[in-house]
Amino acid sequence: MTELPSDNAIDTPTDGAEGAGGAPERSRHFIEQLIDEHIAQGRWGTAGDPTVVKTRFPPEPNGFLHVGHAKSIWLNFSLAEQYGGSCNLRFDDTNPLKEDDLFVRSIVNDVRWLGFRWDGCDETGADPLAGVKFASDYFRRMHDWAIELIEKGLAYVDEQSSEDVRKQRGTLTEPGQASPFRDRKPEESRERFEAMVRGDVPDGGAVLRAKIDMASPNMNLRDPVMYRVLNAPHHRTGSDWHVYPMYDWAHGLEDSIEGVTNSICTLEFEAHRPLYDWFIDAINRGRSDPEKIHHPQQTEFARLSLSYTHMSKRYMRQLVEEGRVSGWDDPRMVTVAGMRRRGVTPEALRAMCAEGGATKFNALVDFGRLENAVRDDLNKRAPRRMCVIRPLKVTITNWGEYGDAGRVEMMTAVNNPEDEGAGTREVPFGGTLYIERDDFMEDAPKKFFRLKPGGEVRLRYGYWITCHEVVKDGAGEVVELKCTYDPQTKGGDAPPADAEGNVRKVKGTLHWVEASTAAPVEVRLFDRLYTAERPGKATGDHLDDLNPDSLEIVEGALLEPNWRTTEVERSSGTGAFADGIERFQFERQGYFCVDPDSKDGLLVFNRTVTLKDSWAKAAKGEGGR
RNA sequence: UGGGGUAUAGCUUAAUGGUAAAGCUUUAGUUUUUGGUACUAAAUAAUACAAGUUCGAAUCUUGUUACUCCAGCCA
Repeated sequence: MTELPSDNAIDTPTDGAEGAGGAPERSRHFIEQLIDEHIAQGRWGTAGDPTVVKTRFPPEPNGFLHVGHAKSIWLNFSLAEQYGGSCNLRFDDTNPLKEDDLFVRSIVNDVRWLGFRWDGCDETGADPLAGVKFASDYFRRMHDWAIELIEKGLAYVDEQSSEDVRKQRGTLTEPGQASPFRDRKPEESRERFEAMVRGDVPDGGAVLRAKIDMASPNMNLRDPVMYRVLNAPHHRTGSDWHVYPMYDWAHGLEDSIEGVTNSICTLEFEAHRPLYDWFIDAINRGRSDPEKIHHPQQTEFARLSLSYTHMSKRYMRQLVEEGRVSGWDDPRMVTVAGMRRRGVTPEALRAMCAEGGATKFNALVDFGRLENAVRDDLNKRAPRRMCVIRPLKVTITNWGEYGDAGRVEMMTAVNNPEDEGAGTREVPFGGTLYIERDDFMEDAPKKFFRLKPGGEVRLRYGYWITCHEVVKDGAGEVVELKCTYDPQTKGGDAPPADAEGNVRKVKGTLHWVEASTAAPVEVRLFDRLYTAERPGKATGDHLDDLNPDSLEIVEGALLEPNWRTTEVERSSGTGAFADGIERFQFERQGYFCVDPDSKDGLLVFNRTVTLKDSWAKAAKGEGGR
């Protein structure tokens, strides 16, 4: 399984730790409490000192970022921000065989999109790599320290095959055995190591190992490999090196070099901590205090797991390679790229991360939390529009009685009820309309508030209409509704009271579009990729739990004209998305965004998430009715 | 079966020897031109188990159980 580095940090000022009055609004998670202690002790400096918290997000550039990484990113960056420190973005590029420059670009882009700025980052984004650190920048220093360890008799070159090394490692219950090369002279190891570095040793011909304890109950301490021979070019250092450091040797040193105070990582590295401590201590052995290198404090937290998804790189790759999804940025994928294309906002992602905080408990967070976070954010900021996804024709039979039968009247619609400043827009209404197929039932249950034969509903911002006739095709399918409208209900307002003072009421309000002006669009409706909370748990194969209905493409949807986000909306904050993605709430249906597949002739909208739908829930409870 | 880690309500998280709390979920209601949002209320429900220390234990100790990570020249 691939790694998942540490993660995120705090976050928005609104959920910050303390108000001016002093009382904390939220409890502090264990890493914050730990840092509080460090500050109280003056461990890395005094409060307010920028060195007091230094973190880093250390991905390997060998794949795409996903929600799990987002959590790590949030943790690291928010901690730095909260304490006035800083956070590095550093690539752990110690394995040239698996890494690629392509991934560093996408990762840099994703971190920026999430809204975080690393130490030395170019605010404008003109130089995307500004301030970005690479483990490979430190290869020379690591090499020199390795030589030191060899000379101190703390490391040796082992020239056995990897199979022999594995056999000697022992098992979980049996100690390992010493390599025949373990006690060779430092000069000899040094000579062999230099040969490895020069490229005089074939791949797999030798490794440099730390001399620790072959009998340790902690497998990581049984003389771990520090360097292996890889006669391969590196995406940054070219052919400079023929040996590359192992993660365990390199990682702690990178943190040390960068002055990282809190090396935040996931739980599985807990058993590696003694090794990282050993390496630093080994380098510092025999050095005077001022010569000693910095010793970071590693702290482990539980990675984020979301139900109905899987964070495994292997599984994701399989989905992509087998064509189960359209790519790494398929909107159903929980990659950062996928979620972005789905329409998820970085603000929602950050809010979800902050909600859970940091713990050591391996929790399974409900996928609904992500959906809630998205609804929460988009409810406040998404401009409203009307889009009929599965159209049913409605003819207003008395439209001609109150004016030209071919006329179109402009109705005023509110752009965002949560944001008065977002203003209004004009939506055309006419004698031929479309409503949602699901909003009509010929044989409706009592609690169905929408349109039924003889029933009256409000068309939002339009008029009230009453259904008088249902037109069916040869197959018995409803193809058209003949309705009348009440000209006294313009804008959707209730008609004046009658002579006795009774006001007519209507329970249902529907969205609609006018036939001659509506824009045909393609709508992609996404559902969860898997049907099981823990995909693959039951059968061992995640493909068994794939949701066959995770994508539905609807081609004949109809969107109101002039749907583009307006300047008035943007300046009020509604529809002002920093990433430039156009997002909307299609009234009564959900949040949608424009997909990059859109062309001039064909607009494509992705459904990010539905609105909560208590009717659907109730109807389902009644067995489909 | 060696070592490390974790365990509080359906889910996620608080409580740091002194009344087990909150959010989400659920249910009911109010408002509403989105069966959305907001607001109100209710509900039920938890310290994995067992001992010990203590006036008092979710918290400290010991044991047990369950889950999880570790035997790459991956990260």
